[in-house]
Amino acid sequence: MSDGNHTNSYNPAEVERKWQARWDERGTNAWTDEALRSAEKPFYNLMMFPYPSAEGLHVGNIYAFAGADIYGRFKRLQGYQVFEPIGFDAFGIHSENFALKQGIHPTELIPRNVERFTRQLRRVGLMYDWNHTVDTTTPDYYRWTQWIFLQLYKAGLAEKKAAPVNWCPSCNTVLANEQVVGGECERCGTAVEMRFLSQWFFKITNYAGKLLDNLKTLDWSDTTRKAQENWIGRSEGAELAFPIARRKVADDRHEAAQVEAERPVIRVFTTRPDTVFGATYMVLAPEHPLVDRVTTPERRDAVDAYRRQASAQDLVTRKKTDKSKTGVWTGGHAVNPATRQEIPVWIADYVLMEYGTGAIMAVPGHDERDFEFATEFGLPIIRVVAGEGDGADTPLAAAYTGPGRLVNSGQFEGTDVGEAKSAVTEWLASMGVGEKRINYRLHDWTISRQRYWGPPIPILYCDECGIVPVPEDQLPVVLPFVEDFKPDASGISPLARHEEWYLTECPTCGGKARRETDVSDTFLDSAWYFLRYPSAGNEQVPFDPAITRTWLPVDSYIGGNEHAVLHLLYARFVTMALRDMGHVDFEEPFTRFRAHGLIVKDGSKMSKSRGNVVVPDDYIAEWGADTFRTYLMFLGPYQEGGDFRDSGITGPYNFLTRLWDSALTAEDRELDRDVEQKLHATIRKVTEDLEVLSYNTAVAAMMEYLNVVRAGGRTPERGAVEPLVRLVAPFAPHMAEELWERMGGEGSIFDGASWPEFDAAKAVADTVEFVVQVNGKVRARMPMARGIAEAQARDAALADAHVRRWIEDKQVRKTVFVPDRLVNLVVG
RNA sequence: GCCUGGGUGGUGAAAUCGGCAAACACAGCAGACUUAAAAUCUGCCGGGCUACGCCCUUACGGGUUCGAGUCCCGUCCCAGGCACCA
Repeated sequence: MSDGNHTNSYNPAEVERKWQARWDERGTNAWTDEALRSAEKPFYNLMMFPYPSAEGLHVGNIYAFAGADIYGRFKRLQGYQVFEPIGFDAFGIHSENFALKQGIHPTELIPRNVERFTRQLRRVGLMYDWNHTVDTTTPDYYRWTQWIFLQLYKAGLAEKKAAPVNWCPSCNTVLANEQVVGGECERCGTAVEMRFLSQWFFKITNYAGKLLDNLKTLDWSDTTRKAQENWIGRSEGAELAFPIARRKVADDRHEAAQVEAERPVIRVFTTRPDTVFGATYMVLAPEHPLVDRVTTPERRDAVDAYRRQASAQDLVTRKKTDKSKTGVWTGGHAVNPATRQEIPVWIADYVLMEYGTGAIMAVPGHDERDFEFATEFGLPIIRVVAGEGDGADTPLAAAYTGPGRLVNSGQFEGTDVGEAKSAVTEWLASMGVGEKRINYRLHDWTISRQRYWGPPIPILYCDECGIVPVPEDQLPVVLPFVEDFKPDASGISPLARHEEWYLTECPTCGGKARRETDVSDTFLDSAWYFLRYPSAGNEQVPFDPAITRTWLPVDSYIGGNEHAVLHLLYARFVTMALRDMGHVDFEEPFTRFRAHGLIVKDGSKMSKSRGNVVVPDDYIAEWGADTFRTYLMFLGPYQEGGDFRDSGITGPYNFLTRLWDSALTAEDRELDRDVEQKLHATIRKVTEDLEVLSYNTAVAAMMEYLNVVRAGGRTPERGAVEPLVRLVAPFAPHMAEELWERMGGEGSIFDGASWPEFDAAKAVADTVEFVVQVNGKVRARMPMARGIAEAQARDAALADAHVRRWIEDKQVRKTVFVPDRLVNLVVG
């Protein structure tokens, strides 16, 4: 069994066990605080921390982490001092629901999951600094999450207000939009309603402009930038004022104008102020505060009925676009400021309170939704834009939204719509009934969760003093252990059932106070964790100023695009707010962000319910972490992901095994010229590919190189294999360490070795294969000296018998020459 | 409906400042070694034909160009995201 060959054949399990133990013993990847402070070439390599699910690490996690780890190891070999931390995003409804289902308390479940994750992560050979981990559920972390809440509160960026939420009347609880399926509660199937609840909000909209503008300056994946751009949703237009008309229609225009000034106005936002002459009615959201003012006594019952019906709908169904338009007339009118005509005011649920002003001027001639509504209820449709070939009276069979010139529009008759936008706005502004306006679809961030498993919001309510923030020196507000953490019939946080916890003393007046019983959104935990990592363990401050100056912003951040908007936007917002308060000196947290692709199985996302989760442990046990990492990266473009299958894993395994054998059998001798050339070309290719995360082609290049090194069963040169060991190190760190050691290297390859350099002159061959085309078709291939001039190349091509056959006696009218590539002879 | 990506052999894919389509692998086939199998090694591996050569081929239809997988116009399909945002 254990013969003399034992140590010479590749045994991944043995090699990997050895090096994982060594890394821990020697602290190869761990930082001390002093070292963090004095780093000279710091590189902060960040990856999105996982939610430690009970199922353990799945292939998708490993794909994400390995790809980020490879980049970090590459940077380290290039001489950077790389800080690569990991942590656990363990608070939140996901963990809580799972705990509920299992009947295990999260305080018991989460540490168990974290422990399992840690064990699995160590097995993958990731370069983590285990001295600087973060677990969002520990008081020494969420103490500072609460601190962040207080800073935002102090800066006026946190406020409490009523907001619509999905409400299940059977479970008596609030549901996230994702938990509403087809208008019904995902758990019990009851129709979901919309309710207004008082909640804490962060005013992220204050930063909408900066969040959008800064995107241009960031080195981020285009897809991610675009997603944020759409999410923020900037619209340029105007806000216009439509005064509510008196109950009795006034025939004296002059008198009407005087009274208008005292009457309430309906403000609307529009991106088409140019079409104001075509506004034939108005629509308010059913929840609009002016509804009561405009509604006439005769219409009161109808309006109330409609409002009840609208509020009984859940948010998801209400926003469905494919249902037909509904609404009722309030009985009231408003005055179109452009035409001075009175137009009816309706309420309808297609107008949303949360966007713009919650009211619109309806221009059925030139807006598809308004057209549909006007057709349904017989409201007048007027053409105010004429497209190509249209006259002022050309009937409208549908809303016309294309280009054209204004018609039926008073003094703006004939103006081009593009120009009319500002012209009409200026005219209305001069009369005090309009102004330019930029609107964002970004909403303020609801931070309150009526649940148990999160950091308590550090706020007190005092009968005397009102809202009182918990003094910073009283943090953390510890989440109490509560046996029954299930949300109950009251629909408010389970913490609200515990008087002994929430009844307290007001720090300002000493009187009776009540704690906020909601906890904060998990996304707040993850909105600042990257600031904590380098200062993890510090009990004095959330992030050490000197360390933060050295290490932040993050140099490279890699993660899934499912967080393109929420997490990445929240992290940017929190960073901007902290900057404006002077806590950090940078505005953007992540200098470079790359989204990795998603690994799916049989065409769909891996999930427990589908039963298609691929567990990596077995693959690692069978093939080793090095092979598994390399295989995952070889699967396809890292930024595209793909369908997981294991059919090709022998490819990378064979490659690594052959590299192992080559390293152990290599002999000292001069490099062959063609091997040398291929070596330099490979170093160049791999270096360039790793920089842009093109891992699959980097692996292919190394395979190709090894094929050359071993071509025809030749014994490889030591100088040919040794640089390949360094190139492969980011992918297969354990094997690289072992071979580095066996080839006489000192310590860890990641400290002792440097990334191989290439010589551009040596990377190219002396002869190149030229392609000879006749009229653009390939007719011959012939070797020629590198750098050959056009005339010589053409002569050589013309001397070829086969080429001559295609030319015969025809004239060569033109020669196209691409240096070191091809000659194209155009005959005819 | 809108916004992103994407559509290339049996499979994963490679090649986009326009210049040899299918690198690198997997699977398959044939051979060597073996009593046999596994492992390993070697060769073949898009389609067609009148076959040492030629024609066709990158979802489909046009166009620009000496030359198009790559650029332009139009169409279809797939995946993901957003969606009554005024």
